[in-house]
Amino acid sequence: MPTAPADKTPRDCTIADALEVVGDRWSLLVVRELFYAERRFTEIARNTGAPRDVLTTRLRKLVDHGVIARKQYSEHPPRYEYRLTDAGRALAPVLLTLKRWGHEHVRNGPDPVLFDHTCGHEFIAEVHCTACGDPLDRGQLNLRPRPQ
Amino acid sequence: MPTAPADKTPRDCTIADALEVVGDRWSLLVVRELFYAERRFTEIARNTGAPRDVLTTRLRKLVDHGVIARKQYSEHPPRYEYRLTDAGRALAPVLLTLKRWGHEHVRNGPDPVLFDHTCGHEFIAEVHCTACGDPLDRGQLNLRPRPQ
DNA sequence: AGGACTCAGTTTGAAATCACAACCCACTGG
DNA sequence: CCAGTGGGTTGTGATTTCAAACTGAGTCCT
Repeated sequence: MPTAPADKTPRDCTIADALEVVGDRWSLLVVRELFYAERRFTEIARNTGAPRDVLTTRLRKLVDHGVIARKQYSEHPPRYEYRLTDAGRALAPVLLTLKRWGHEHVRNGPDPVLFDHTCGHEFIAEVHCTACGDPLDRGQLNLRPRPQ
Repeated sequence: MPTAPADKTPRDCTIADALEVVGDRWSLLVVRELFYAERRFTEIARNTGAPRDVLTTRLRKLVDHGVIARKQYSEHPPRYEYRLTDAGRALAPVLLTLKRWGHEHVRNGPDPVLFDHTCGHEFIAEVHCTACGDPLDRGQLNLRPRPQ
């Protein structure tokens, strides 16, 4: 247990920071759609299932946090599209690890959509240590709370 | 765009399946606490910031989905603790990739908690292709929708 | 024995969010 | 002219969330 704060404030945590941006019910599904190269409001609404008004506020929030960008692609009539920024594309590892976990621990039945890696095989995410390159195995991590 | 359903049903998707289990505001923070080896209701409530009644229903849901297990560890008085199951521990890659994304794209300032790998360095998650072992780079994935 | 305290919740009532449908405006196509 | 599309906005209830108070079994202090 790294830091058990004495008062009642929640733990200071980078994971919580990330979830404040993409931790609601729809945001990661929106990012997924943009990964799938959908760009238009109506398509995103249909494919995620998010209500249109909720989707409007989520898209604005994601724009504000720099995860996606909104661009006008037609002046008459005014039409807009949404695209991932670099920060948004950097969520790929999160989606890919979620996809693997969902496949192995939630879904029964085959994956409806697969990713193919340029190596020629289906891409299945595996997390490695950046420093030594080894894959993560159980019991290999130790917590180090930063002093103060 | 792999499958754009003609009707208004959302896309059939493993990521959505995963998010239905751990995609709400508190579940992944609960899992984080259990990774940090907290086990007791009150500690989880304090460290996540979740209201106690919401936490109660989230814990039940996670138990129902097999992510955590509830065990009585004292009979008099009755006391319970929560622990990760194997399925819950399998969420480590999700938390670690979220942590990295939060650090690089949300938080400004140093990480309050670090993970040390047994190799001796700080553990920073990097996603690799299980098949070929190469790290994921941009533009290396192609979508393959499963027919029907 | 009395009183304070802990843990794991449950209850309460207000506040915020959500879902759903309808509406709007600027076009386009027939 | 009329219907349809894209990208929303508005209005109305239903649902969920929240913070704080309360419970109840049991322990600790004195």
